[in-house]
Amino acid sequence: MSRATVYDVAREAGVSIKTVSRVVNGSEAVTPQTRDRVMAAVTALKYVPNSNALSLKSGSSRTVGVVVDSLADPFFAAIVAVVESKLVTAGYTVLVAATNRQGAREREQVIALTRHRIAGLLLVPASSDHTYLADALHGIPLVMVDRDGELPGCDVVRVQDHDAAQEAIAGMLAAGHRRIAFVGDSNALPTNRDRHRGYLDAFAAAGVPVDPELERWDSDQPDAAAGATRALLALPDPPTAFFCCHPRGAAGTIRALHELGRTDCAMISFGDVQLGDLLDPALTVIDHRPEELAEAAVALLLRRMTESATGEVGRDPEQIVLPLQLIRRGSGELTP
Amino acid sequence: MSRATVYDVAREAGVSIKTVSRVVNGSEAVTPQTRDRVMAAVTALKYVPNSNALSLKSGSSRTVGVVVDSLADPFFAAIVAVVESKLVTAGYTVLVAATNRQGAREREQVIALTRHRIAGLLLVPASSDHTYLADALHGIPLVMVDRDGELPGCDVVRVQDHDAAQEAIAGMLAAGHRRIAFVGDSNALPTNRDRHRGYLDAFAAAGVPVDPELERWDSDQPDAAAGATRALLALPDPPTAFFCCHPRGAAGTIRALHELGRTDCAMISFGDVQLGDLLDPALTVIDHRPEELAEAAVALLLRRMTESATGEVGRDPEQIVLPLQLIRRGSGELTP
DNA sequence: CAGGGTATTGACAGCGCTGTCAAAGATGGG
DNA sequence: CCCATCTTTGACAGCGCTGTCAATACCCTG
Repeated sequence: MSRATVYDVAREAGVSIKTVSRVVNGSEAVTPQTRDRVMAAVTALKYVPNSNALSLKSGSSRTVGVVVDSLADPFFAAIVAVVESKLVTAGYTVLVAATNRQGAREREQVIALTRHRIAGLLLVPASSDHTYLADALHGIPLVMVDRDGELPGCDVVRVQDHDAAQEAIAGMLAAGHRRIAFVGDSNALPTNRDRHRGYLDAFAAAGVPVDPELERWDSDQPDAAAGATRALLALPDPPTAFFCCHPRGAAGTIRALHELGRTDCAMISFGDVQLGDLLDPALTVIDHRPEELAEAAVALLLRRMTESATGEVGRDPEQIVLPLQLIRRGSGELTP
Repeated sequence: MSRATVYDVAREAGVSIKTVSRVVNGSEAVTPQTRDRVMAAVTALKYVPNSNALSLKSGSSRTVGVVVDSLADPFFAAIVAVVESKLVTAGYTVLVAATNRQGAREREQVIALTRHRIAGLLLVPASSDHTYLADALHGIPLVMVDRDGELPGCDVVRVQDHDAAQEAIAGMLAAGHRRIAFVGDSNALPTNRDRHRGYLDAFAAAGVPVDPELERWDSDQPDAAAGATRALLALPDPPTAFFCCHPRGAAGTIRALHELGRTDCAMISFGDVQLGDLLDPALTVIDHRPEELAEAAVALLLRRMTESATGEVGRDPEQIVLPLQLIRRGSGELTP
């Protein structure tokens, strides 16, 4: 009744368990006849190797952990999808975990993953303190994705947050906007701080003063962003343009503008929004490129895992920074 | 250098490995002093139990596999997010796998998961033949999600595909539409066939003849749906309304209608589309409720896993069918 | 046909953990 | 103060698998 093991297959095929192991793993020399007998037994008994036993032996399993803010968020969902696809091809299974941006949760989730002796970890940092990782991972290869965890010696794959934001804001300033709202997510995240610095630097470069009243850091959810947008528009000297730090916030800003009938307000979202091109005006966005981010991260992680397995001495930590592109669709090009 | 084991902790605390096991698992009686000594050693050595060893012993790991069409699709992403959240709370780790709707891939992925001796499986069926599951799962609890796998004796959590579609079409017929296009996904999926039957039954109930020329089964991607929409509109006697079987197809139909400036066409999407309420006209949808679907599926799976672990005899297979709601936002209520 | 290799196969330990059972220590009634 | 009872702790096997090393079978050369 229980699942077949190497012993069952060995008995069925009239060989030793070691030979079964050899055939199943396919590497070592085995006579064709023996191989056939074993394969027949494998098929007859529906033998499927127990990866737990394998992992126990080898000390690490062919699994990779992926920790993101939220699995439902389209940006992270796109990342997870690419990661799964690439890793399955490479013979790994993917364990997922969500942090909901809670630093404490990140740690719990990572430690839960280490129980499984994952071979590698892709982490979108949620915590500001990653010193626990050295002890928790104990040498397991780690690649930080999208955000810099500010852990010395750590591989990171991220995007040009600062430059893309600066370019977007510079365009709005060039179009004549002077009061551009910054609808920010959480300033605990380095990415958002980078985007904010891009915002500030664009103003500085244009010699336009910044009004701190137009900066909000509370809009990590659509509803909050909608509220922030309404509040900003209710100011005595309201903004004529909106820069949304995150597509989730952008959805709120879009909704608020839509409800108020404000099709005159310029707007740019950091990160694409589904169907944004069909809105009126069509949404100008900075394409966040989750797929490329994920591909680069997986490639780097696979390399690190190979190095780790072969005992090869790891090269210097990599900092891959992908360039971003502004997709001008209308809303960002409106003049005041 | 290597990771600490029970032996290391036992040595450090001056007790036997069994006592370490007892303290770590917290159930059996241990003197407070002993417990403290062991806990101190656990902390000092950063001991984290090896779940592979545990699983090898017990024969099954505290992991659950989730197999969906695509991890990037918002509908499945929402499901996976809820599943992860609930299962982590229950002490499980989640393994994900995508099928991309390829039946052969489903089998491969499921078998890959069984290597890990998962404790349960949530499966969105992609294959039409699930006879392999009996052998592959070998008693592992399984809950089919969203689609009926047509496997006798299997638990299923799905939605009222037929009724919701019929209601939507009935509304359009009542509004005076006589030519309603069916922009279908793949007719290999039972859900889509159910939705199609709902479509047909609504016509039959209204005594309106169906024109097979208005039925498309090739629109599983936005581009294909956009092409199908354009082709339908180019017919001599074009449809005045569109029923999209799937939000991915709906995105294409919306795009095609938008590009042609056809704000006069009625349209209903099966499954919600992000920002659909901000389009012009706002999109009428059948809310597919991925969160409720996932919650029901996880609850059922947890119950089955408990029954399975305690050797309790499983009750009859459950067929949970969630009712759906039509969200009228304008596009579905347009008259011809 | 013997000797020395090569190709193929097998016996066995041990990865980290917990269940079983037994031993040792603590407690208390007679 | 002794023995029965309960509590706490420990020794050991074994979960399924592969690495190590040894044994056997086979082949070729001289």
